[in-house]
Amino acid sequence: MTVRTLRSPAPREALTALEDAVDAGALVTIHGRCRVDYDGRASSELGPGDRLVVLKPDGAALVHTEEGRTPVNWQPPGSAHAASVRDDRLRVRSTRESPAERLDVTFDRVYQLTAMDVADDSELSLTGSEADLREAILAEPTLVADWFEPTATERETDAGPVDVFGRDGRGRPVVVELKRRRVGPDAVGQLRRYVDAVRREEGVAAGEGATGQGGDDAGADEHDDGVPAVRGVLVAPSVTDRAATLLDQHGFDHVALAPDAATDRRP
Amino acid sequence: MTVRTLRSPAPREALTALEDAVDAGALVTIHGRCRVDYDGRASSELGPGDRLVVLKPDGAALVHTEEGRTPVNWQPPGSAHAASVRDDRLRVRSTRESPAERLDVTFDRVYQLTAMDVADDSELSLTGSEADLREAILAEPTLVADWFEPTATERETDAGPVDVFGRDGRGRPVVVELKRRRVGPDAVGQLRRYVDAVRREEGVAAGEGATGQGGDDAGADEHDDGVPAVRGVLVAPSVTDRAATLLDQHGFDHVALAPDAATDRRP
DNA sequence: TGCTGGATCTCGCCA
DNA sequence: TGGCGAGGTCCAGCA
Repeated sequence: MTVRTLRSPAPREALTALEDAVDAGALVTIHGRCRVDYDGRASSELGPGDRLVVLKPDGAALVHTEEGRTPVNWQPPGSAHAASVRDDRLRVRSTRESPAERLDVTFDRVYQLTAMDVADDSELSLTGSEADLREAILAEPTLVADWFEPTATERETDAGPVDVFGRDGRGRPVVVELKRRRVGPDAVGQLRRYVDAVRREEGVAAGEGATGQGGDDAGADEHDDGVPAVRGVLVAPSVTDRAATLLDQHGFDHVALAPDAATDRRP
Repeated sequence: MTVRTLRSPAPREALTALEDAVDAGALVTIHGRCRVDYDGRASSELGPGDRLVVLKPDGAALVHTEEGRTPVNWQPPGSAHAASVRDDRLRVRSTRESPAERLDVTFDRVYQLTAMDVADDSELSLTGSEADLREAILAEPTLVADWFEPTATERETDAGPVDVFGRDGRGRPVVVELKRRRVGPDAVGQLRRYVDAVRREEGVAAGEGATGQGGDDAGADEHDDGVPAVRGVLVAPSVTDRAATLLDQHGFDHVALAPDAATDRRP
């Protein structure tokens, strides 16, 4: 492991070190006073200030201020870093194509330039994701309902892939949408698209069986037990009021379940 | 401006410097070999490797590997940083409540510890956002259609706020959803929720006037000119095939318009 | 504080 | 390469 550091380098000195470090595939961090100019999917300008600039060997570039988790400016991985000296100032330019984007960082002063040769073989292991929730449900389908029988994951429909697809005790199709956290209206919209698609597949005309209660379409092609021909289930720890209203309007069920609780309750 | 740097400090030396820097409200960056343990909304573990750790005075903490724009682990602003020495290793712990989250970074080695006192008065100015698209349309409504007359922005409905609301030449309500970039099915779902809400307000039962062409609900309460009683317009540079199909199913219009082009075409 | 939706979202997966 | 949806998304604005 090597860390090379320059303190208050002159622009040309910084330039040489930076170019060497980038060529060597090092992780470069620059503490300095700079301006930032970005043009690409959008355009932005940022006046002078003290910031931390990070250049990664995979092409990512980050400009961090003293605030926020998100960089104030950046360039995604795959970009190309280049440096130059203009008007006695170090300028770092990061560019990419498709989409065409350019990030210019011009330093009034470089306080410190550090290059680290990185060795990192470890990979992140994470639990509590939607995938964990899905595995728990496949291992124990009664977590969704005692009548639920899953038949497929990522089942394709015209509207996209359904998280978990299955049948209820009477053989009706069941569309299950999973969310690892509390959900809002967007998740219900997603479930709705999938249920609509399956209804079309099954030859159920959307809305044709409306029970007439003020725009309620919950009864679309209901069977004699008042349950829609295609059932929609949203599995999430909780839902917002607006999401609950939408679920009700469309006759969908909500099953309150969080990834960690689901994993704990597996047999 | 002050940048203080320690090269290969002993754990206790690093601890003192780190605590002083955090107390002083400095931006701290640590180059080192570390392990990371996270528990909160999810849980994760990361084995040893060389990384860049950033501690911000607003409470944000970032752990960056040599890859990616996104930190491999982090803590959002508002967290509290604390440091200690365990088993002759420097450990940085960042915690927050609501939600309860904890991030532990344990250093096998600290290559370099830097503290920068940051002065930054500049704010980012950005153009090309959805807000810019909205302003351009309000200044020149014919960008949407020659019959469009906007009456409100962020107009509240049961389903949430409509980006731009207005009327067509015949006085029919028009719901306009804006997107700064190419959109998929989710944007159509969003537009659909708003249009449904306005139809309920206007006393139009959803789907009651279905023309019966295979699940098509585009004709919901059509007027004699074949246009729905409440119009939906999606303004975006372009749409995916699936989104186009959904727009067609619901009888919504797509107006191809990008923020920069819209701003350029303003009078 | 919680809800809602935007974002230069990023990122991974898959056709 | 583009479409699609997840994400410990983050973040601002507003009730």
